[in-house]
Amino acid sequence: MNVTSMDVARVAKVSQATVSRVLNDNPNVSEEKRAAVLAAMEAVGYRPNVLAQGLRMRKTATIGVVVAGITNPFYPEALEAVGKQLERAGQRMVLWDSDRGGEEAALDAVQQGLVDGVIFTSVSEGSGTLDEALRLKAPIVLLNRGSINASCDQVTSNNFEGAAEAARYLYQIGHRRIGLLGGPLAARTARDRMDGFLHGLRELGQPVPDELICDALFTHEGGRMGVQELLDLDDPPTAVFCVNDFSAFGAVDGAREAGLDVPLQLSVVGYDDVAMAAWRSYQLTTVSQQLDAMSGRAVELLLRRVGRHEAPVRHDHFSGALVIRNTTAPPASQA
Amino acid sequence: MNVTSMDVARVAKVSQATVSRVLNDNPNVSEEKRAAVLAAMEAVGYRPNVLAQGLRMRKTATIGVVVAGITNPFYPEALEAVGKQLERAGQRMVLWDSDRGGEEAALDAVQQGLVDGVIFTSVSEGSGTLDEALRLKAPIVLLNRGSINASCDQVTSNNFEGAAEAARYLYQIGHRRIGLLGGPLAARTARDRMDGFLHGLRELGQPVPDELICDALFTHEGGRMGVQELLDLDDPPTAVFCVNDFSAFGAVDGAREAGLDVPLQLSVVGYDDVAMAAWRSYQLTTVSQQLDAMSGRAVELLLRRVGRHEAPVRHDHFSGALVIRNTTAPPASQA
DNA sequence: CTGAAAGCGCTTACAG
DNA sequence: CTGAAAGCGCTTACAG
Repeated sequence: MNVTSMDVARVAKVSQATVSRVLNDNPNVSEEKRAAVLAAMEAVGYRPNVLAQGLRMRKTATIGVVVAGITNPFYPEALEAVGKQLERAGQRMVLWDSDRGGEEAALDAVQQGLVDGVIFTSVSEGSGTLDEALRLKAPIVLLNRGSINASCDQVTSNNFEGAAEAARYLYQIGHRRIGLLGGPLAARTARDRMDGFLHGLRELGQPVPDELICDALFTHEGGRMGVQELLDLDDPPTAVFCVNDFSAFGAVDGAREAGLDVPLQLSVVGYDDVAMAAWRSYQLTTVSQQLDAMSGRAVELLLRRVGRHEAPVRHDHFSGALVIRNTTAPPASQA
Repeated sequence: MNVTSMDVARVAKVSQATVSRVLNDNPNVSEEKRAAVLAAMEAVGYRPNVLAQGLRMRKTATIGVVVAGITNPFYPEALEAVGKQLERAGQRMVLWDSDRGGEEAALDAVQQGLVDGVIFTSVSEGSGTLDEALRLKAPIVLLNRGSINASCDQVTSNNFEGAAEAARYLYQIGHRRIGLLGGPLAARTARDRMDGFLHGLRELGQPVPDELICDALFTHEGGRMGVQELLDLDDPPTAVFCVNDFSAFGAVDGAREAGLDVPLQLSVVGYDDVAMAAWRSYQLTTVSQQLDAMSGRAVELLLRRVGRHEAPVRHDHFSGALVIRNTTAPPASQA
């Protein structure tokens, strides 16, 4: 903030332009001058002012990321994956949480030139501001949270198919009364998983009655309350599919609180395959997502768009895989 | 990035300076002009360029935060707490992970004027770069990770005392052979908790033999490996204190994998009181930190320092509290 | 190869 | 109250 390229120029006895040239690896600098500049930089402890560079170059080498509730264990993993890619690409990351107005803030930031682009891992469907930013050609990609309306790059799991597979699996091991713990309908991810699950069961001639469908809000507490509601039914389900792992942990915990054994008295399946899912105390059956590959793609698409805005819109799907662990078993009646 | 204050000036038929004045709520603007400018801004969809403002004002309203392994459930909670405070103060947050060179990067960023200050929730003791940044008056505060050497604002829990209390509690309910699952010695937090624990037991005439001390690396996997090592001893401990919750979950899981009942055959206590600690499947006995208060203080200290660099250095301590749940019980021999 | 100069988009004394 | 102008720290044509 203190020593500028001008100072360096002074001690190196060259023009400020030359300092800038060596900074930018411009070949048009003689070896002597380059050496002198490098030495001077070292001597005075020069750090280029990133703001000034950004103002001049119209880019900042920083990318915004918005998550929805960082306390959901899915997000730290997503941030780690995205962060790794961003770091590799020499980009910084600024973080927003949509639980605290992050969506708007991020959109503002791209338009203010503070970040070169943003990755949304959460979008409220039909937000006018997103559409507007897109119209203004702001580089934006949606990761793990698609949107039908928005015409921008999107990378998602095949949530519908993954959930359908989970449905088939539960049916196949003998369950006939299966509950669904859904997520916020504003989230396309939640809707796709719910739809896929419902579809899978319907195809097997096993439609899910309304009483077996609860909203678990994507959270542990939601999952916990959700199962308890289901368990209070006159004819409770023998298995429950949760729209994400976070709420599935809640469902397992809720069932255990009610004194049930998981999976012997209730099977639970989640979605995401977060690291915790493999922990001994849960060993959750779930659907895994290719988070690293997805994050890599998202960063790649975004950076491409930061370069040339006119690239055609892409929508990439990655497949998921059912990971069978120990929260699922045939229903007690069959055991 | 496109429409500038010049454009606004043009349509409002005023000078660019006047546009800037209304932007900055300068009282010296007539009501008519102000209205005209506001209308023009609206009409052209103006967003001030934050980079230019930052360059001029020498501040950016963004704060850097560095965490050590965002996958540790403590960090999302810390980020949420810090983020809430930052948001309230109108500051943005850029995030770095020290697992991927974030410490250096953040230090660079303050000096490049990219962020106004940085909150470290992780510092490698004796990093020369930190000292250098401090000498250059960079606004820096250490949150939850003190350092004896660094002369900068620090806000920490009273880790030594909290750990000593955990030790006393285990002794008091009857344990005499107690293991310690430590963390990286480079982290002052880990050292203080280890020291406090060891001290507490020593005072009770119950020094901990070396064979009962393992490093659990602050991670789930570390905790899991750590207990297994302890459990393989000829005379295994009946209780174990873990230096953070993340590794304590691992310890519980490791014990369960070994077929032990927690707490009947092994008591486990953690540190942090992360949300998960209260979940049914763990119900971990642990030491809570006043994370919200600590985060608030850290932000406050940092912002104060961003304003006037010469404020005297402060080092604030917050007390912790033992939270007794269900991973602790008297040893089997006494039950 | 190198320097003087313009300009990125703002803010803020400085004169009216 | 208001405008013209300087300057924040860079990059990059433009002339040599």
